[in-house]
Amino acid sequence: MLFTGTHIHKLDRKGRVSVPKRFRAALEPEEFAGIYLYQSHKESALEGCSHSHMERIAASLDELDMFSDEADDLADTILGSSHMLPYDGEGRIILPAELIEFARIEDQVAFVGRGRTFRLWNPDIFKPLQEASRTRTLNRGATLKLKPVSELPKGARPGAPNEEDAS
Amino acid sequence: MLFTGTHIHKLDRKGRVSVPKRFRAALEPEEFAGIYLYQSHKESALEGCSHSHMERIAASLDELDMFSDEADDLADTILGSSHMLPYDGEGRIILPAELIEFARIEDQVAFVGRGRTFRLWNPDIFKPLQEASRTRTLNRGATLKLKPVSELPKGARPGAPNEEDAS
DNA sequence: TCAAATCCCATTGACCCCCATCATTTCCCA
DNA sequence: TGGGAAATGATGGGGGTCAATGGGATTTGA
Repeated sequence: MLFTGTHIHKLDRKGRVSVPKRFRAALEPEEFAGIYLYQSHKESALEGCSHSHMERIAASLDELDMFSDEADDLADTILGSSHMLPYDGEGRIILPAELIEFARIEDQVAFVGRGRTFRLWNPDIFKPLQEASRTRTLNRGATLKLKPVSELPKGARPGAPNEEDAS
Repeated sequence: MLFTGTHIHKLDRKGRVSVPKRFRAALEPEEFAGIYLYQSHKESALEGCSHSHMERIAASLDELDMFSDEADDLADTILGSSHMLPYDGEGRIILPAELIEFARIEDQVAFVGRGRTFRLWNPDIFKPLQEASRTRTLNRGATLKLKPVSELPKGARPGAPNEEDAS
């Protein structure tokens, strides 16, 4: 269950777009056949996730003091503004006009994997940003400290056939 | 069982409003075909929930000292002022005049999902507040610490590990 | 007996199902 | 290893269905 790679698909004139097969496969065992989308806080993009991830967010909010301002704000921003989008028979979703407008999407949509979640962009906006973050990363010489295998959840360990980044 | 998204429906001149299909579906397995509403203690909104959630509130009140002022107040505000509203044949409820007035609802009602519960608003009042929530969340750099999957309630977990990926 | 709540039916427009086509990729076999 | 065939994913579009809404008729309860 990992979203990887960038996939560009077409938004048709009915407002539909195919969810990449790879992403659908990653979501396969979900009870709800579809995805959730909500507006990104920082970017002109849409955040996407699975039903169980949304359940996780809700459960985590339950942990915060039920009456705290912070929980309120997060509930309004994430749960209140999210869209539950079921697939049609061909694995497409309908992008609500509100989200199309927010992400300034025109006739193409880029699905960008981010591990447990993914993002939707107007490809023309995403591309330069991606280049920029790439060079920043290189200049910084950033390194990622990997978690020991022993701390990984079962099923995510090497040995079992692992998907490869479709870069 | 998750309430998500914002759904704006019309209040007709008989005081009826359709409960969003998605919300009704989330409540499906409930014994009582309808919803509970009570006045929010912080906002000019109505809090909504299922029968079983109301049971949960009652149970939580039991835990508080039975004669404490706090328990008294909560019992009055929540249990005492809650309305049990059954659906009509088309999945609508009748919004009691008292609640319409409290939430300053006019001809439209926004159903806003908050995970285990939801809220009803006058859309014109809610919208700017939601915007404010967004910017606060952004400025605060709020991050939500996600609960480990292992602590999630049953049925909220991601599907069994995927042995094969459509390579 | 009147008012309010519930039932019932009609309308409409958005959404979803279905199928047809096109473009790739994969597979198979020479 | 190359070429062709088959499978699969992406795209386009028509039309039926159902959720949301409006309003009349009937029942209920004070």
